[in-house]
Amino acid sequence: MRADAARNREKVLDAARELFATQGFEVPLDEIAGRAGVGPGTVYRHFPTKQALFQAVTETRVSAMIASADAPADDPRQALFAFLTKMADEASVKRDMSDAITVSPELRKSLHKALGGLLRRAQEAGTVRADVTATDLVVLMKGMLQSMHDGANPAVLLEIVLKGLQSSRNP
Amino acid sequence: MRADAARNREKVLDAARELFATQGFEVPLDEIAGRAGVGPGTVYRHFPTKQALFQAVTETRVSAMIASADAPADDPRQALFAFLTKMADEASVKRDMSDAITVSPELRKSLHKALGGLLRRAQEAGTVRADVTATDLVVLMKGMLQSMHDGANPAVLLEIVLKGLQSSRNP
DNA sequence: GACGATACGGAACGCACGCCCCGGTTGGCA
DNA sequence: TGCCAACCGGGGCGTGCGTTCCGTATCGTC
Repeated sequence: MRADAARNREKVLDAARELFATQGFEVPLDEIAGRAGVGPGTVYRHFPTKQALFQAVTETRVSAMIASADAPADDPRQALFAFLTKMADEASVKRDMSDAITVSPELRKSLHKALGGLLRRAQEAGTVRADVTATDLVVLMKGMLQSMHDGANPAVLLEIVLKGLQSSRNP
Repeated sequence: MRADAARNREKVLDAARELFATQGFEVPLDEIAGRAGVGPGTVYRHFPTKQALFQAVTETRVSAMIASADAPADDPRQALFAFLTKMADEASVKRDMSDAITVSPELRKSLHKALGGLLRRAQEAGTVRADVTATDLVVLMKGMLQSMHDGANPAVLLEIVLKGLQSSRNP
């Protein structure tokens, strides 16, 4: 790959990281190109589609988050809650976190799987209500993460959800 | 108003009620017109904008819901929870309920006000956590209502939110 | 039954956006 | 330094949708 190509690729990624984070997936691709100081054609030379660019930007962060979910878990409920907290923290600052669930089926599946494991263990321990499914959790989080960009207090929202998830027998 | 005009107005409203309910606000206006058996121009003769049509459809239902919030409230927490349950029930069947909060500033304000009153009374009674604002609640509900159309279990979602809202001192 | 006002339908406009094409330019190797 | 392949920029295409315009049809009155 030529030197200027590599340079432009990085410029595009930088611009995309910033604009996806502040405006979410619906930011026009031309705006990303403009921010990067290149034409739209250049973006498409490096990424076949807008989705692919988005995925390249978010995949790293999501994967890192998910990897941290496999950490040692003496308290399964704490492990699940810590993960949800991490998601919320990320989403309260970067707007693309919530879009990732909607836009990229791969990322959604990864999250579903990771949450499913954490959820199952916590439910087996009896500390999280048993009638919640992984799908419920993914979807609920998506809604909550989106809500954070509408003037709500992220910390309060998270506390509400965490408390609501606890098993009735363990208040 | 001419007889055929009134008839067409009703046909448009009927079609809009059905399609907004099943597909939400993003249903193309041409589809509503087609469903009503009229041209797009006819829709615009009766409603100045797509938003106005949407509001005409949802306003009635939302107002009715809000009116029921002023019912006698011996238990403020129960009053609030009953209202939230009503919202959730409505949204689990009709997709336009959640869009109303986003699309129509008027409806959003009405809801905000109604929820604010219910919330304040419940908080004064000490049965709902004191750090939640009306805005938090509106936004949280919006997210939850939207989540109901993504494969989650509406009843479970609602229970989680209701439990999460309770004051820590009243489990 | 004729006439004017009212309403209708659907073609057309404007706009936004994802995506592609092509003439010109630039980088790296011989 | 010269040449070719790789790359760039941005104008342009196709699409979907909200909205408008206007020739035609219909209603209701005299």
